[in-house]
Amino acid sequence: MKSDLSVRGMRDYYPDVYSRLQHIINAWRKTALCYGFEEFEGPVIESLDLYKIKSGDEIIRQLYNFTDKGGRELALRPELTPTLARMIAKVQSEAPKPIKWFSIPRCMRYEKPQKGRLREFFQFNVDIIGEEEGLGDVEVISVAIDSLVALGLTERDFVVKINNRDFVSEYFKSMGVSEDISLRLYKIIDNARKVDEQTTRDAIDELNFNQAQKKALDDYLAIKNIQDLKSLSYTNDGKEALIYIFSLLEAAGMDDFCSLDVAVVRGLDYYTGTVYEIYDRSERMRAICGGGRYNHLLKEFGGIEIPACGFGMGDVVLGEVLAEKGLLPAYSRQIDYFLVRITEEELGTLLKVAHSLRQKGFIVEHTYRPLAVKKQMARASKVGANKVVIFGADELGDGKVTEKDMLTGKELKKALTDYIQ
RNA sequence: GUGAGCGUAGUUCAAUCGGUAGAGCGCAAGAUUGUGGAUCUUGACGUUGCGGGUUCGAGUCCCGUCGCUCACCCCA
Repeated sequence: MKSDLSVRGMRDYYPDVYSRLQHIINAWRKTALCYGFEEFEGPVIESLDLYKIKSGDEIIRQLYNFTDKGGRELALRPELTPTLARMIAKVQSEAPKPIKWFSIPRCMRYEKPQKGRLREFFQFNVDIIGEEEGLGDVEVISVAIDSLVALGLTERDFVVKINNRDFVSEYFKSMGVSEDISLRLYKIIDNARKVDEQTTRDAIDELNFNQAQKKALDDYLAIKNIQDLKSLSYTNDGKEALIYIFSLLEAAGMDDFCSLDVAVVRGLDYYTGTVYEIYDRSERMRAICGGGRYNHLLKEFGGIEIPACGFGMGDVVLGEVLAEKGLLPAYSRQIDYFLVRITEEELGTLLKVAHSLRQKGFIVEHTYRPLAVKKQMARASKVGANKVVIFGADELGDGKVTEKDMLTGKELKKALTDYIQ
């Protein structure tokens, strides 16, 4: 192998790979648009400070940053939310609420590449700004669901696991658990799906809960569905919100895709209400999508408190899920007409027909060099041409050409004027 | 950032106890000259990721390095 100048973790989208990416992106865009979301885009490069606001200095280890020729500290965007927040801050006072925006940014993260995680990826972002918890959250979740359905997935393939941050934090607080211990508990609960039961049990034991706290935790973990939640004697605003959200999901016909999962707790640092993650039912992969409500986040960027919710869905895990289920379309070129000439005498006529057909919107190709007819036919076959039109002196003398259907192999004579009008 | 496995033609892979590299696919040319997908024939392409060491001799063993993959950390 010769020297490879490609950059680590960056992706080369060869035509077949790119067509599969486009397949995913098209489904995302189409779905968001039909819910009335407006598409926007931001810069690929942002100031490094923008990312420090939310995450502090340690974020630098996980993103691409550099100093430009003017001495500015910059970063390649690792996500879109800070950009969205920055842009919203400038227009939020005059923009009619709610603001419904979506974007499909190309993002970069300085991480060690592994399954489901690359340094470069596309992420479908859908957000509603200026609307309190309720139907907006359900609509955003519906966009996520419908975009997956548009790609051929069904309720048997994936599940939206929903929880509520307020419900969890208030519940733990009522157990008499400190904020500190709560954070450790979140991690343990989140990790539970990856490790065996005993490991989880041991980790919980280390927290030294008293009998009442253990009971409360067991009760919490025993909540497996919305019915369990409803019958729970304990209540708080988060619980009521969850019940309300599920009633709306049912009304919208989305409930088959959704389930309450009290183990969905990670990424809770800035979420304030409804939170969710979408998983392949096999659960053998990372989350396909994650999102929720973040009512205080925009204040950190723009200084004004404004409620918001949204999700991010990457192309990497989703692409793996679709590939595993055979839902990515096989790649093939689509050529409507491949024009073949017997000799260079017919080249002029061929070019005129080519142009005319292209004006009508057909995809037309021909060889550049005057190859043997056999070679031209082989080429037509290889590029997947539906029809071949042969330009030869014999037929052209009568103002005709031969059109061959490459699937059936049948040929028929057609008038030149059928192509040029 | 930590750990494990793997790096052989464009690609997928093979090469016994260390004995100086091979196949399929693909690509190119051809099988009497206005017709493709099949078959057949022929051909091109490798300093075995890179550097060093052990050895008479290394694709094979050892060290380093880079890269890929997977897991951990992290996941905005």
